[in-house]
Amino acid sequence: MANRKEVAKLAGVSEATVSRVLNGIGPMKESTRDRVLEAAKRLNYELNAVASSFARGKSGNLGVVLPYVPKVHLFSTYYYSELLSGIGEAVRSKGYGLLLLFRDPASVYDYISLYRTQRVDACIVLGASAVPSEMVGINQLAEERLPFCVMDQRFDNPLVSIVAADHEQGSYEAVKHIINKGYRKIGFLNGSPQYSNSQDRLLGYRRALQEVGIQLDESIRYEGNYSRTSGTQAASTVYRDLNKLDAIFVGNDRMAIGLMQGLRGLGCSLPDDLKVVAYDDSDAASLAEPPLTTVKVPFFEMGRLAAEKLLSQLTDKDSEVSVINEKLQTELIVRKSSGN
Amino acid sequence: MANRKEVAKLAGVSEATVSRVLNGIGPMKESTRDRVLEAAKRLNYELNAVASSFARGKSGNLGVVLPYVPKVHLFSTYYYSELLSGIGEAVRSKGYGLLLLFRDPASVYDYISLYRTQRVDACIVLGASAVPSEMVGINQLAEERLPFCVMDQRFDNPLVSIVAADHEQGSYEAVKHIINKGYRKIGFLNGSPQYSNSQDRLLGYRRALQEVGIQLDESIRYEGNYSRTSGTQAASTVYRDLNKLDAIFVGNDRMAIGLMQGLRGLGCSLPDDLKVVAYDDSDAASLAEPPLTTVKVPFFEMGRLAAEKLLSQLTDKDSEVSVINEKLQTELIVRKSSGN
DNA sequence: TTGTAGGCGTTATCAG
DNA sequence: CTGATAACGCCTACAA
Repeated sequence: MANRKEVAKLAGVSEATVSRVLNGIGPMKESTRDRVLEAAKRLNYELNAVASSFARGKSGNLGVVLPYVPKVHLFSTYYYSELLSGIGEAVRSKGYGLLLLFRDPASVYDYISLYRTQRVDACIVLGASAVPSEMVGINQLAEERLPFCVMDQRFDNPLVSIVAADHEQGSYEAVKHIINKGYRKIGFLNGSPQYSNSQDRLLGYRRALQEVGIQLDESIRYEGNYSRTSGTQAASTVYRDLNKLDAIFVGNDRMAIGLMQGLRGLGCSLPDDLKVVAYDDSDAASLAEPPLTTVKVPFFEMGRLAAEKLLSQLTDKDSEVSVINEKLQTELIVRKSSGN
Repeated sequence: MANRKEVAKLAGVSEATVSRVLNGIGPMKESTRDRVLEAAKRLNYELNAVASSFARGKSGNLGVVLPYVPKVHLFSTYYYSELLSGIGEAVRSKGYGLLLLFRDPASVYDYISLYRTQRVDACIVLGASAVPSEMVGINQLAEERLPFCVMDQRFDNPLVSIVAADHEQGSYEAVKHIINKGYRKIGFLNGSPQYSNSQDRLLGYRRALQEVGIQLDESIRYEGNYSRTSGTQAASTVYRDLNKLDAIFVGNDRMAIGLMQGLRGLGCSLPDDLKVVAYDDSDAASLAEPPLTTVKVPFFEMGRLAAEKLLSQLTDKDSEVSVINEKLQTELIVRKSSGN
């Protein structure tokens, strides 16, 4: 592999000039630039990214940290897939690298080390939740004022940057939709409470009911963990409570699909016996039988926005490392599962 | 950020010793090692990955190159999700970094540049197909004898490393399954022909039919592009040919689902009017109505295997950069769509 | 078992 | 506009 010195010699300039040309820095005579570029092409020379990073003291990478659980193929979920695509879009357009990192959700992840070892210049944390081990890691990051952003998960710490969707409002609208169709007995199958968005969904659910004076009924609140299996497992309980239910709001599409499959297995006819409104508008939503009325979340946009904000902070000289706090809107997609 | 020099001073050793301790290289007195580790901890020191890479002349990254098409969120497909998860598993266990790279399928991607700029030490190419622009890129890579591997796509060039699944056999078994149920009029909705696995499916389809003496009928061969939409579009044609069909073999789950939705929209009752066997066993397969009989492909394993093989070549001193050529087996998963 | 010292390919600062 | 020349932090023979 040719290096800068050889190019300089061939072009008859100094090494510094070669660097200037290839980095497009400073004013330079057209003729010398052409000579350098030509020499570089002849020698098949390109800047060595590692050496550049080293000299600059920056890796040029945006880290994307995601929970890793053996046997659970997380990418397969719509949530991660879309977020990652959005981040990829931003990273690509800004000329950064996208480094994928896996963490064990059960232990404290040493985010700081990523920066100390200079593997990343900034990072985005996906799938974080409010369990103690994770909070420790995130808070450390915040205290150090390092450039990072958590996706769709609130933390008490005001120093924690976040890009999220407005799940309180999204849930409110979902439940309101059912109410507007004339149903009053509305259950709720929520996901794991350690996710702030689960809590937000509960708030939205409550607000919608209270607004029209429907008494909250704790006995028709169910809990799963956002997996399809957990939805299926909830089916028997929901089936038992069917006389108390006109409809049910479910925290995500996967659980809703599992629930519907379970109920159908128990002899239910959907949506006749129970109206269902889900959440995410993943690919599976329109595949489901009946197709799901669901809340569309702009995951792709969220990922892109987070990445763009972070990388801007890194690039712009003026912009300080300030806390990011964005909340995007959701949209209700009406299909058959909520009745016609 | 503390650096090696400070640690060396605090520990009262030379910088070289600090490196040795942190890299676990060579014999050393326990006491000096302890002293160094203690000093490192006190100063919050960790090896600078960029500097290490620079000194070693290697990035320590495995690149994963995938096609990038604006507005098409590729990760959302089961295929990419699983492969990436598998690769992640291997990379993680080998201590490498996983760099995600996006290429424009329409133009020649300069893989060589990835190595020249030292952004990656090896790479895995996902979603490649036999269109001229892509072949040029892949062949360049091969000529240079660079460590890389193409996923699930054959090229004529014997220097191209590949990890694939045996789609010829998978398809054979799928079609055989239908035949064994007593059906003879078996159509085939295949995906785009520029993928070698499409060709392989056709081979398997033919072999199964020929083996039992069923005449090949070109008029019941259909083509889509592996998208759900293309399956839906094929529905009208298939519907028209329904009298010529007992069953249909479909190149992937997404097309099969689109096809079934389209047929149902035209008034078909499935699987009564048409038996369907699909391919991939993606998440959607069991969600479909009726649930899909489909060929399970070990994408996760394929990704892991490719990454492990490549990284081993990089690590092991003895193993030369040799051509990888692996073919994993598929498995038929029987559900309702093929009848009972 | 440990220290010494050269080198890795840039960037960036300072002259000129 | 261009050339010299220190860093940058670590790895690795080679020497001791």
